Amino acid sequence: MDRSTRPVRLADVAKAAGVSHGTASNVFSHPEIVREEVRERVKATAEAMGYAGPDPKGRLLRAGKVNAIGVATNEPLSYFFDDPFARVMMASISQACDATGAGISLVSAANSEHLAWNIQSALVDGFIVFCIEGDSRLVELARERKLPFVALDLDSENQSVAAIGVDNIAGAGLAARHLAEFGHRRFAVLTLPCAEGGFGPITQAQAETSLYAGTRDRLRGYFAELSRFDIDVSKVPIYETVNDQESVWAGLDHFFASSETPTAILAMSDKMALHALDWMRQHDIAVPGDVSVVGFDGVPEGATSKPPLTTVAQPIAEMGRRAVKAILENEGTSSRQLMPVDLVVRASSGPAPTRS
Amino acid sequence: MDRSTRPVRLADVAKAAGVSHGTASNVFSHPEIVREEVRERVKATAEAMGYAGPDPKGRLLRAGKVNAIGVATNEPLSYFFDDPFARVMMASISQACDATGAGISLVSAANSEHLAWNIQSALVDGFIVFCIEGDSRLVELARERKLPFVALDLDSENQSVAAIGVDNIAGAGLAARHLAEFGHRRFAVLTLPCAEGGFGPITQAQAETSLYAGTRDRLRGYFAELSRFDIDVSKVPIYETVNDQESVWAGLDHFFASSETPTAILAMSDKMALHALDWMRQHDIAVPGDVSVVGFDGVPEGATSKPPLTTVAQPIAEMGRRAVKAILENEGTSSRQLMPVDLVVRASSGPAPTRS
DNA sequence: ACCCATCGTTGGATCGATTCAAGAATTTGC
DNA sequence: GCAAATTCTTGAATCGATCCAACGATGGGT
Repeated sequence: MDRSTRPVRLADVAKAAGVSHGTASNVFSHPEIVREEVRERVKATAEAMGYAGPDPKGRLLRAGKVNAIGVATNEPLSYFFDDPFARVMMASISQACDATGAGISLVSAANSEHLAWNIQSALVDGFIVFCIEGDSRLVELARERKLPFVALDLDSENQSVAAIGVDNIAGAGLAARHLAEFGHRRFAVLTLPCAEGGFGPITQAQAETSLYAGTRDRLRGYFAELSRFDIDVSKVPIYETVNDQESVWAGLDHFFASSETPTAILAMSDKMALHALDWMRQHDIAVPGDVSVVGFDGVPEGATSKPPLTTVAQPIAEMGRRAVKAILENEGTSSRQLMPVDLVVRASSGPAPTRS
Repeated sequence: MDRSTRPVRLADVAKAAGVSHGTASNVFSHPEIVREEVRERVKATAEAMGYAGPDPKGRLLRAGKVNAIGVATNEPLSYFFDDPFARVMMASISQACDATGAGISLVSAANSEHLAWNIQSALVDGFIVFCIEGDSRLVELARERKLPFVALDLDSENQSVAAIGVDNIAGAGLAARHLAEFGHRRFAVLTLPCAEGGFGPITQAQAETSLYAGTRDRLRGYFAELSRFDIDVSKVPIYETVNDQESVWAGLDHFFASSETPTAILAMSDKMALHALDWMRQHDIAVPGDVSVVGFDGVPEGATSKPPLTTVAQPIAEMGRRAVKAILENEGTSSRQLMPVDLVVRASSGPAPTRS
């Protein structure tokens, strides 16, 4: 109907109803202090004029609090709904938000120029930053907003930013020890990204220079433990993936093309491990009969996969809860929290096959 | 460091740098029109004072556009990350948002009082409303904001609101016909919620008075088609669920406790159908040998379940894309769009067993 | 009849930025 | 050397609400 005409403002309603804007405001925000007769008149006028209620844009400026927390990532937005780890984390974050009535704003952008703008103009009270691929630019941007923020899974060396992470070295150690104790001696490692972009086989030295400390620490954890079992880690093949099916399968093609095929696969995420299980099934390799696979994260899909996945479980729910708490309560925790991890033994790992 | 002191404002920076706030504003928003020398001085001052950049709260009021679309639901926020249908829909919505650089705000609340407030104060340019449980109060609230909005899957009778939905009657008909043509004659129906709260066996008459037209239409679609095969639909047991495992399993317990056990299950969502498959496996009932199951939605999990699920697929990705487009482009589409559905035949349906 | 509470209402100040017409400073043209 | 063109800068107005100190009515008590 009344298109092209700009929306009705509270002041318009006030004028039409013959009261001051102060009183009109009270009708909506503190109805109990306005005399009933006036209240009804103003409400009726508002209704008649098609007033949409106090505009949050205006309210916001005065109130100062948005009542929403931002969750930011470098990945496309759909990462939050596609990636198993992100999904579980988001579910726990959203439960915590529900409990306090806070909303969630998803912030991201395909290209990094958009990213900057999106972070700078996000209407939120604080940020939870997903640093799965550890780009420090994202952290930098979020920090410049000078709002409370927490990084999840951040490079463990940047001690100055608030972060909630897990003990990657210890966790990786648990996985490696578990397999070594089963008698495995021929290992192969599927890593998370080390550098921008590509994937392919890399050397230990290359992995050590990884941009992402999470990747680096997990590798160190694996190798430290394997060394303890007198395994020559310099011979363990490492394949860098981008945490998707294509690169994982390429990695396995690579491992199993060599003459000394591995009997144990260490995967740095459950997502990779689950893709690996698919690959094994397609290639008629028995798990854990021929090859054992251990993941990392502890996503629920691992419990129902074929076979169920042995993995290093992060306390994802607890991490999400703490992140939200940190944003909502604090005004700038700068501490780092390292959460413990748990080895969850299921059916994807077993004794090493007797050498044939 | 400088805690307890309120944040630096643009005006503070301007004063400190000895320029007007107008110029200071230009330094950040239109750097190219400010002389370089001045620009650098202001930037340096801002940096030194710990200015966090123009506060979006202020900018917003003037600009008018938030650049984010709100997605609202009655369910808890974690619904977006837990429910398979919602996940796929959100993934496609987020892709569309990514493409235009818009953000996503998730709006919800446990109790309905919070819901009202959250909708009223959400900082968004428009709403996409998930009406899975078709509560019209949610639609009402969203509409009162007088922002562009689109309902997904809304009751098909409320012609006045913009909505994107599927042809539930035709879709349900496809599922029913598929099973009837396989020779099935003993059917049972698992419905989505019909009323607030509970679950349990209901009559056709009760289902007809369902609060939710989606539920009603699917049932009508089933029954219309079954009648065409001379099946006495008044004898077909109907069990109302709340779309979770517990209620689905209770429904199956109920169906299979009777003397005339069904050979074909019509489930109004894939989620229910997948829970049904689990139940069958646990009770050693062969699918599709003893019982056939057909779902509704077409979520990806159906393709990899055991056995893969025959279902009525909605064009979820396309629906998400259109919803976003409607919000971002239009200033109030009030048309309804009915999308076509597709029967996807997989291995959970087969010929009716010969009567034993 | 007067004073004091109480209750409602008013209008101005404020939140933090952007925008724009007008003016000042500088450069260019003739 | 003066007018015109150009480039920056300024300060006021605006966006849409909330908050608060002050003020004007009422009603009750003595």
